[in-house]
Amino acid sequence: MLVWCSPMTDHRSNPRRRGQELETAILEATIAELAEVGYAGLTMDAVAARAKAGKVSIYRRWPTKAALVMAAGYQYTRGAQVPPDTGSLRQDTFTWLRGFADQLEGPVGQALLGAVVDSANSEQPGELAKLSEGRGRQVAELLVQRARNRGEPVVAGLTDVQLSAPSNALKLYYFIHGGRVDDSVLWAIVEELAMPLWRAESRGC
Amino acid sequence: MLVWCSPMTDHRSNPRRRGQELETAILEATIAELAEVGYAGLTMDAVAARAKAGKVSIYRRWPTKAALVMAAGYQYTRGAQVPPDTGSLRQDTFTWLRGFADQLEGPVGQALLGAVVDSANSEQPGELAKLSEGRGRQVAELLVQRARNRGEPVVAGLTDVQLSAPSNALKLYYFIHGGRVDDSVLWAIVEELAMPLWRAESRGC
Amino acid sequence: MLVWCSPMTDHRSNPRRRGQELETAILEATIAELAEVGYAGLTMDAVAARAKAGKVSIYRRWPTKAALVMAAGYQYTRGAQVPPDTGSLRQDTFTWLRGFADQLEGPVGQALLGAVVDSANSEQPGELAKLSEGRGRQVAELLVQRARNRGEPVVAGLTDVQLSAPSNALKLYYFIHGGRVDDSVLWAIVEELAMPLWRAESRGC
Amino acid sequence: MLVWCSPMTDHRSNPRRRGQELETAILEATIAELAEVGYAGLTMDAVAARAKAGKVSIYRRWPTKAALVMAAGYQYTRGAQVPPDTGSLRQDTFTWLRGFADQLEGPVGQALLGAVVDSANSEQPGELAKLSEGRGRQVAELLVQRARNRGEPVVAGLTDVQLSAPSNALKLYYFIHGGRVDDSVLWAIVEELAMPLWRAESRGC
DNA sequence: CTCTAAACGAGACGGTACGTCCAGTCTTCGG
DNA sequence: CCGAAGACTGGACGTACCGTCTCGTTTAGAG
Repeated sequence: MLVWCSPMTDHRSNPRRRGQELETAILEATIAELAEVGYAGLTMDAVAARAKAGKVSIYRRWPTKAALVMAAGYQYTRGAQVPPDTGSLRQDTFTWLRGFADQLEGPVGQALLGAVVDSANSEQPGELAKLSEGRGRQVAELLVQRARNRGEPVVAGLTDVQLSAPSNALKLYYFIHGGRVDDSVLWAIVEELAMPLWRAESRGC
Repeated sequence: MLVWCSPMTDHRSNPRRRGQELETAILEATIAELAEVGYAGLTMDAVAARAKAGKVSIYRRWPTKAALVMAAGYQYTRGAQVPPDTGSLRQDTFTWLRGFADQLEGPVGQALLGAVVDSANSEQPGELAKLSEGRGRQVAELLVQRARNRGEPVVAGLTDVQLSAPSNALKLYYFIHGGRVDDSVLWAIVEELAMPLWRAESRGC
Repeated sequence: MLVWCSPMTDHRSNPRRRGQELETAILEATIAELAEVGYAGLTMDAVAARAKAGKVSIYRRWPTKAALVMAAGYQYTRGAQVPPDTGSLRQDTFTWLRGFADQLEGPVGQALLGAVVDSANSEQPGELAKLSEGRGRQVAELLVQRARNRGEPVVAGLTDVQLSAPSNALKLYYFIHGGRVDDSVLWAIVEELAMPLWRAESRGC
Repeated sequence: MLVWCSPMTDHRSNPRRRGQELETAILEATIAELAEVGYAGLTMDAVAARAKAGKVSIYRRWPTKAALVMAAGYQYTRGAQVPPDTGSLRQDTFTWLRGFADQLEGPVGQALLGAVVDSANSEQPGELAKLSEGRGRQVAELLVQRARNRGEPVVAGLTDVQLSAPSNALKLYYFIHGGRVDDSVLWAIVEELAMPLWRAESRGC
C-alpha cells in the first residue's frame, strides 16, 4: 500500500444529530435569534452557530432566510391559539387580539415581518399566504360560531374579508407602528370593526 | 511591481449638480431602481451610479436605505391621488382602490414594503406611520363626505379604524400576496368591508 | 411541513466489491480524475462517485488526499518504464526523457505535483522521496550500464546526484513551466547535462 | 425632507492605508503567515486579518493565492542575494547554495512550493518561470565570471541548463524531501554537479 | 476679482454576511 | 460484520454591499 498519514484528529460534537432532531434544533435557534436581534439582524451564520450546525444543513432544508423564518414561525405558533370562551363575542375577540398582539412583540412578529418583505420579491408570492392568512380567518370563524351557539345575534354568511378584517387591521398596525400594541387600539378594532361587521343587532332596527 | 498603476486621469462630468437639483436626481434614480429591481435588490451603489452621484451625497441627506426609499416614495406620490367623482360611493371607492392597487405594482409598493421592514427594526418606529397612514384615511373621508353631500345614506361619525379599513385591507393583501391585485379582490373589499361599515342603509331594517 | 421529504428508497449496487478489487477500482478512478481535472480539481467525493464506492472505503485505506494520489500514481507507473536499446547512450537518454515527459502531461504529472505540495507541509516529509526519487536514478544507471556494455566511453563511479541530474532537471522544468515539454528542452538536457556528466570522452584531452 | 436617522456610529482604524503602504502591509502579513503555517495552511482570511485589511483589497491586487504568495516571495528576496567572494569557485558555490537552502526553510521555500502547485493548474504557467528561474542562473553566472577573473580554469560558453543545474538540484531536493537541507547534500551538488560541469580542469588531461 | 470653505464625483477601504464547496467524520441501512 | 450512500460539522472560498474615508475638482459666496 502506501500510507504516510497525517493524523489530523477531529473532535466534533457527538453524537451527531440528523433529520427531525436537527431540524428542530435549527428552528429553535432561529426563534431565539429572532427574539434577540430581530429579522433584519438575523444571519444564517448566527443561526448555524447557535444551533451548532453547519450552514449547509440549513440551506439543504430552507433555501432562503425567509423560508427558514417562516418555518420557524410556523413551528412556534403551532401550539394552541384558540382563546378561552369568555361568554361574550366582544370579550372573546379582544382576548384573542390581545394574545395575538402579545405574540407579535416576540419572534412571531419578527418572523411575519421578514416573511412579508422577502416573499414580496420572490418567485413564490403565494407561499406566505398559506402560512399567514388562514389562521386569522379560522379563529374568527370559531369565535363567531361560538357566539352563535350561545345565542348572540351574529350575521350569517360572513365572508373571508369580513372575518379576517380585525386580525388584518392588527397586523397592519403592527407593521406600521411596530413595538407593543396598546389595549386602546385593540378595543377600537373590536368595537369599530369586528362588532359592526359581525353582530347582527348592531345593524338592527 | 507586478500589477496596478495609479489613475491620474480624471474626466468628471460638468457642470456639477448641487442642492435641490442633485436631490431630485437621486430620488428619481431611487424610484427607477425600485421599479427595476425592487426594494430588496436596491443598493446604494446602484442608486449612486444611476444618479451619477457620489455615495456620500446620498448619505449626507438620508442616513439609511429605508430613509432614502421612504423619501423617494413620498416624493413620487405627492401628486394628485383624489379619484374623480363617479356619482356613487361604491364606484368611487372601487376606483380609488383600483388606482391605489395599480400604484402598488410599481415603485410605490416596493417603497412601502421596504419602509415597513426596515422601520420595524429601527429605533424610530412610528415615523413610517406619518408617511403611510394618513393618506388612506384622508381619501376615504373625502369620498364619504362627497357621498353625504350627494345625499347617499352614510354613517355619521366614522372613526379612523373604519375609514382606513378598506385601504388597510388592500395593503395587507398586497404585502402577503404580492404582485397584481385582481378586481375581484377589490370588489370584495368594497362590498364586504367598505359598504357595510360606511353605508347607513346597509344596516337598516 | 413546508418543504422536504425523507429519502426512504434505497437501491444499492450488487454484488459488492471488497479488498483488492475495491482498492483497484478506487485507484483507477483516482487516475481518471487526475487526468480529467488535475490534482487541484480532484475531490474525494468525485473519486468515490466515479468508483461507486463510499468515501469511508477510501479513507480507510488512505488517510488523506495526498496519500491517495501518491498511491494512484505509484500504481500507474508500476508497469514497464525501461526504454528500448537504441544503440546509443545519447539516443537512449533522449528516448527515456521523452517518454517520461509524455507521462508528466497526464495523471502522473498531476500526481507528482500534488504529492509534492501536500507532503511538504506534512509530518512525514521524506515519504515522497521513496516513491519519486529512486526511479530516475535507477533507469539512468541502467542506460549507462548498457552503454558501457556496448563499449561506449562512460565515466565510472557515477554518483546519485549525477545519475539523477537529467531526470531532476526535467521534473523541475515541468513543475515550473507546466504543460508539454518540448523536444528542444529535452535535447538540451541530454547534450548539456547528461553527456557532459556521463560520457568519459567528453572530458578527454 | 424626511430624515429619521439611526445614528450607527462606526469606529474603524484611521487613518486608512492606501496604495503602496497597504500593499506592503499585505505582503508582510503574507510572509508572516507563510512562516507560521506554511503555504497549505495559508488562508486569504488569515492574511487579511493579520494585515488588518479587507479581503477585497487583496483580491483587487492579486487574483489568486498563488499570485499573492509569489509577490510576497519576490518582495522578500529582492534584497542582496550575491554571496561574498571567498576566493574559490568551489567555496563560493557552496556558500551560495547554503544561503539559498537556509532561505528555503522559511517563507521563501513555502512561497516557491505554493507557486509551483497552483501555477501548474493555471492558465499562465509561464508566470512562475519569470519569478523563479532567472535567479539561480544569474547568480551562477556571476560566480563563474568571478572565478574566471581570478584565473580559475572555467568552461567557456556555459549554457542555461548547465548554469542552473546546481540550484535546480537543490530546489528539487527541497521539494521532495522538505525541511532542512544538510551540508552533505549541498557538498555533493557542488562536487558532483557544479564542479564537473563548470571547471575546465576537471576535464583536463 | 480672488480666496476659501463646502459640496461634489469617484472609488478604495475595513468589515460583515452571503451562499457554495470540500475535507473528513458519523449514521443508517442492506447484504 | 463491511460496504454504499450520503448527511453532518467545520472552515475557507470569492463576491456583494455597507457606510466611511481619501483624493482631487468644482462651485458658491465672502471679502
